[in-house]
Amino acid sequence: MDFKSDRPIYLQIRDYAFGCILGDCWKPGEKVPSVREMSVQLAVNTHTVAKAYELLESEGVIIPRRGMGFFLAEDARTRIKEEQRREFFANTLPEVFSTMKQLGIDINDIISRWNEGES
Amino acid sequence: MDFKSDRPIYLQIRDYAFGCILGDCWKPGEKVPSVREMSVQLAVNTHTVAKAYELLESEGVIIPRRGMGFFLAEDARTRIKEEQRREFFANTLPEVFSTMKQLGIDINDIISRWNEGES
Amino acid sequence: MDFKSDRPIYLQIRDYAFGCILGDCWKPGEKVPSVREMSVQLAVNTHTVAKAYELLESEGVIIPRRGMGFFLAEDARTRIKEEQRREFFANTLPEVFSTMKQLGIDINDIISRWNEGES
Amino acid sequence: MDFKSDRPIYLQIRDYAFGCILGDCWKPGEKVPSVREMSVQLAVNTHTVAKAYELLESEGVIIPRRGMGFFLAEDARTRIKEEQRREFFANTLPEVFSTMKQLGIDINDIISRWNEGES
DNA sequence: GTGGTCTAGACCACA
DNA sequence: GTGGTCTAGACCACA
Repeated sequence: MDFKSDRPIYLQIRDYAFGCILGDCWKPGEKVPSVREMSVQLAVNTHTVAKAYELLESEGVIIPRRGMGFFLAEDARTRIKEEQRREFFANTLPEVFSTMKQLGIDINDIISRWNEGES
Repeated sequence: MDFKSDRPIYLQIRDYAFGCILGDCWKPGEKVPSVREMSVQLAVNTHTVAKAYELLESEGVIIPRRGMGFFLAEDARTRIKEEQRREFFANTLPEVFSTMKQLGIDINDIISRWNEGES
Repeated sequence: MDFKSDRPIYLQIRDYAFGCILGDCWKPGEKVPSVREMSVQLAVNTHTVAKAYELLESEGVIIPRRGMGFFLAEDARTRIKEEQRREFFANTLPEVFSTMKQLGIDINDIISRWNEGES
Repeated sequence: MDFKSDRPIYLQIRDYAFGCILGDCWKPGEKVPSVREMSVQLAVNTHTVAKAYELLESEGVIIPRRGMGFFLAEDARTRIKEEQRREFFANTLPEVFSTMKQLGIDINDIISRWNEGES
């Protein structure tokens, strides 16, 4: 966790969870670390972890079972990728386009830079 | 101004100012609209405009003259453009490309979205 | 047992027991399944079953005999039915009707939903 | 607020807001009481109000404007009614049906009681 | 003033 | 042990 970052800690925890899921440390259908375990491990308050978990739950990535903790959804990996695509097209890209227009950067500049990276 | 956007209003005002400068509505060395004029024109609170102007002043883009208001710096256009282009190509774009690769987003998706925004 | 439901597992177990009693699978005066048998059968933790049985005991529905397990009370069926019907018609139904009127929900919506559940 | 109730306070606050909206105390498009105002008025912690407001925001009933507070959505009344219908058919009704089946209550009993209430 | 985030500490129902 | 709720108190960016 980067406490100096502008990015709220609860979103950093979500990012961390995404890494665990895509990196296959958290397996579909299995239990994920409890709120308390995570709060100790990451040295943050339980509320902050709880807030991240709430968000992940609302995204359908983890599923709560009363008194038993949270379990990773079977389709968690798919959901994450979809969620990240949504974020990219809804937030990141419009900002980039806005900057490009402001600076008069042509889409062809972008395309050629992309192709450089590909080769 | 987009009150629903995540982008703070004072930064949207700065964006707007950048547009005025790059679009040559605000001429180097000439007076720019007063804080009050802007607040009326954009329908925002005066001290939100004041905050944007403070930032622009600290960036050397506009210069205050006692009792006369703010004037556009002679080198405002160049300064803005150079700095922003540098940042865009050094930081923003690589991050965007990285995300695109991670999510398997094709450059053609980007191009078609750009063209939509143009039409 | 529905682990996704808002209804606590131990109350779902009680519901299940009520079904067994009203459905005549559990006979008055006879032994009911042990906590362990139930926990295996329903795939839940033994102390979750124990909690449900405690509640049933406090309601006078089942009776513990040292070293022998729990036995169904002679008047279990009557007691359950009377109490629950009374509560349903006195409290639950009026609340439901009140909500329906407030939201303009027609009785026919309810009937068709009921028939769906039947088929 | 009923601190003894099983219903969480933040949901009671949401109920209260629903009353204000349906009762036309809160007008569409206008500012609603700030989190702090509500917390004083209802004698609860700001967090608890904030949690209720978060929920209302996620339901599209109120809209946040940075630094200015929350404003009532134009279509708030419609949204609330829809939300309450959803809750009724998703939660309340299934529970009622479950009870009815358990107790062997016929749908015709319900219909006749409804008609009594109507006449 | 306004909401957003975070901490520390507590109590609760549930499993 | 596990999450859910609530309090008290703090600091922050934003308007």
